Amino acid sequence: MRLDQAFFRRDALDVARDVVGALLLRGPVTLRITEVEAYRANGDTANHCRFGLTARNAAMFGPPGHAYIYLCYGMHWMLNLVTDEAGVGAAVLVRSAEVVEGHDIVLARRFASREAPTLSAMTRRQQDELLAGPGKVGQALDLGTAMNHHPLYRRGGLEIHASPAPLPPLAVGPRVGIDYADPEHRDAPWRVADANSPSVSARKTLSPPTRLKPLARGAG
DNA sequence: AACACGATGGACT
DNA sequence: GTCCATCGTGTTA
Repeated sequence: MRLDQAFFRRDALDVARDVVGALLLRGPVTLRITEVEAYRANGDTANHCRFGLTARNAAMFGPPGHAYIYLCYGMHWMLNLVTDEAGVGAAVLVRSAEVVEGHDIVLARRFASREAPTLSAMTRRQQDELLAGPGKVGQALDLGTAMNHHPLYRRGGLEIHASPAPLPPLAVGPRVGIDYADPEHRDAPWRVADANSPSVSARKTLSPPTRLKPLARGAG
């Protein structure tokens, strides 16, 4: 079942907590999201929108439920899920995932221009780390500028579907690679991961499974 | 027109 | 742990 636009028309942190376990689909590839980060409105000094609207971050100021995709370090394409109302610059960065469908294509993309192993030839650790990191997720989904602004809640192209399983226990921690932010935002636990997934980046700075905060999820 | 800098990942000591 | 590839973007001139 596709997530609808209303799902994304909320604070980025709430969306982040609810989107772990959701599925990303593009063609033959299906991924399960295992780790995300919230880049929030109201003065988050790590947010790409902290200096206002620019050509790069325009998608973040657009309608919720669309993709914001940008190039990082000149070579890695990052997928974000736009949140909040249009006009508010906020989004959730997809940092890690597990392959559900399309292992062979994902392996070919991940090992393009390198020696491509088969899944069974990889160690457990290599399998766990296959899509542990935002650049790896972008590679697996063959992201580029073509998918920037793409609506994820409609059929076609890149889609996002609700988790088919009960939502997992979560671990939280500070966001990665934002040392430039003010300490208040640099240290905020706005990174959220499936506490039971082996496919998570920078595990050392994640908490144990947390029961804090009754999250916005039914009668949980 | 020139420049500094990444919401990273892979190779290597 | 260290090093660095690589390029669009935002800033400055």
